[in-house]
Amino acid sequence: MPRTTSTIYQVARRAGVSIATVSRVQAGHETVTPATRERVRRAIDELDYRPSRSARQLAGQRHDATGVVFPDLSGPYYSEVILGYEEKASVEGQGVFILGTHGRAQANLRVAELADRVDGLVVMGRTVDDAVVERMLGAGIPVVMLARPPVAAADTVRAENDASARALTAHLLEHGYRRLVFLGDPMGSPDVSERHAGFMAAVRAAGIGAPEPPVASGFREADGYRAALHLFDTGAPPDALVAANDEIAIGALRAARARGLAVPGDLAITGWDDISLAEHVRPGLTTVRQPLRALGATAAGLLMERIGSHRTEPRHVLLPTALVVRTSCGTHADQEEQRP
Amino acid sequence: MPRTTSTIYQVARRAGVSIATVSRVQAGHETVTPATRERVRRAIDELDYRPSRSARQLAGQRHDATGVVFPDLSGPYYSEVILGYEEKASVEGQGVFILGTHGRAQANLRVAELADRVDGLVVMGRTVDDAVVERMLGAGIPVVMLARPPVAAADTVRAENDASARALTAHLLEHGYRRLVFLGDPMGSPDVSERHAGFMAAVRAAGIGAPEPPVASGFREADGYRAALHLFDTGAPPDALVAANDEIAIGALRAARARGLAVPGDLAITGWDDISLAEHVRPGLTTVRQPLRALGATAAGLLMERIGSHRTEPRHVLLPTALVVRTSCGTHADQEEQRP
DNA sequence: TTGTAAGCGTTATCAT
DNA sequence: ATGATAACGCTTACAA
Repeated sequence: MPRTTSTIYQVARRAGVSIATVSRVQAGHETVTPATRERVRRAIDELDYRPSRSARQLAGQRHDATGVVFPDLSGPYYSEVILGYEEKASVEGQGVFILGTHGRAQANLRVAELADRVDGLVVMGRTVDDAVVERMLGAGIPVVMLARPPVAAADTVRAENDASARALTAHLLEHGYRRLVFLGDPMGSPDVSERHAGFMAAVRAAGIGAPEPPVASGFREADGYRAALHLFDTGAPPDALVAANDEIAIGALRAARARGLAVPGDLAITGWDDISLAEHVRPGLTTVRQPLRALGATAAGLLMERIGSHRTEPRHVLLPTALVVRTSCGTHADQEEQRP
Repeated sequence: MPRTTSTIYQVARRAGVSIATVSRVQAGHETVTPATRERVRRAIDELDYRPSRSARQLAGQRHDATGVVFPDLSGPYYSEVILGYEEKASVEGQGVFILGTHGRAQANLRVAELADRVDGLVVMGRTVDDAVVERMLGAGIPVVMLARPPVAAADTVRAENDASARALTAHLLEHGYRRLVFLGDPMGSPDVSERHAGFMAAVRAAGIGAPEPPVASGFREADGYRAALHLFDTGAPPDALVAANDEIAIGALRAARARGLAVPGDLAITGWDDISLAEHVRPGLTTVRQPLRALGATAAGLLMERIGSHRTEPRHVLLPTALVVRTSCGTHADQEEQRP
């Protein structure tokens, strides 16, 4: 198949200059006479010339592209973060690769391959092993970790978890709830681990005896439903459930309904993330809002700044979250929405 | 900054062969003696050699990457489709670029740039002008259109709209609703246009007089809310609303509540897409389910098959949708979920 | 200010 | 079966 786009040689010939001059014009160098610049520009236009990306990459040792690695795209969390990332990166002329690991064993390999075609990478959550991240950093590829504790010299971007979890838990305690149980797997993700830690700290600070152990749950509604049901059917019933995310909380809401428990009368339930469902569900779900797009955009900013500046000391950014109080956590007036 | 990865030259030297042989081994050619193959393999391992993507692209005239162009990632629709695409493409070793146009004027330019770094492109909905698509096809870049009518020789993947819209509308008519109004902008997207056409056909077929004109609405809940409110407050009230998507329908649901209209008693409301909210909202929203991931995966399959085979005649795939009947459309038993 | 030429790291076509 | 070597299309010293 013949190449259909024109090359720098054709432009040079047409403009009566060398390819170096074309390259300079095209790169916006100041050292070109206005007259020749004009001739070259015209030739470029006439031939509809756009430099070959591959050649430029090979010669210039850079890709003008970055990548985002995520576990899975379902649910609003990842897609919003990625959207925030894409919007920022793509405005700056960077291509954006996406790679889902889907919990596959090949994930590490795939990420390493991706690293070969980008100038930098954002790694979300627990998608790849620390060793892989370290190897990439060692190879000179900037890495920003999103929602994951610092690894080596990588930058990190996270949303505040600990303080919000404490505030949320304190709020429940103020309402008189006493047997609080955390629903979610603290080992499953750094975020959940921090939320659980904040929860524990608040319960301990209340001096109401030892906190209950957490009840593990996957991240999906069905997981929360099962976990809550199991909790209701065994041992002493809790009077408040702090779920690791909104899906789990909504599953728990359904489980409570299935067991005839009134929320928030018999049982308070809270979530995390403030997905759109949280507002629509009855009763409205008290939760914590994360700045999803800002997480992505911040990661993009950090990455590009690092690529551009050859900065070497890692930076760590913590974005604020907001408690969203609705009705599932106690006897509030039924507020349709919280306006801070 | 020194290059940290090894090159084909270093491997060749170490294995005591020429770079051509390394290239052959690496490409799996059969013409290499097992003995030398083994030596080369070892050298590759020892040096942790991975061929430079840029060099390979430049020499081989291909990118091993494709791109998806979408208008915006918010809402479950696009992210699910893209996830389906990514999953399929990435398993086949193809890199996946994403590009959101966000309704910007620069969209056409951005897409053209993206076209320079991929072997093929998926274009969703009305993100770029037909002329741009035609130019890309002319330049030999395969394009698959998703949820958009055929353009030139591009492949297309779509979900069934017309028949489902007819079935949905017929269902409402059977329940005795007579003043049906379509909520959404048929000019706004090909999908909506088809849904509206199906709606009109069904109403006409019922022989109950001329159909009402559609009431335009954006795609978001707030848009649906406003549009429905306006409809309620002016002219003769409708007794059934067929919304172009679930968000609009849910907005209409809220508007009905705001005006004291009972759903489905005074007013039936239906949506489209079966987003997770549709099931949770009260009353449960009757809607049409699209195979979102399958749309993405099908587009990926078509694109890669076309890239691999140099196929030239366009293919058009229509994926089936499913009517999901809940309670918002009439006096059904309140089914928690539909299991076909 | 502009041109020459040496890379960049592959693939692929010849020879041998 | 293997080795030279010419593309591939650009960037960037270095010269002029």
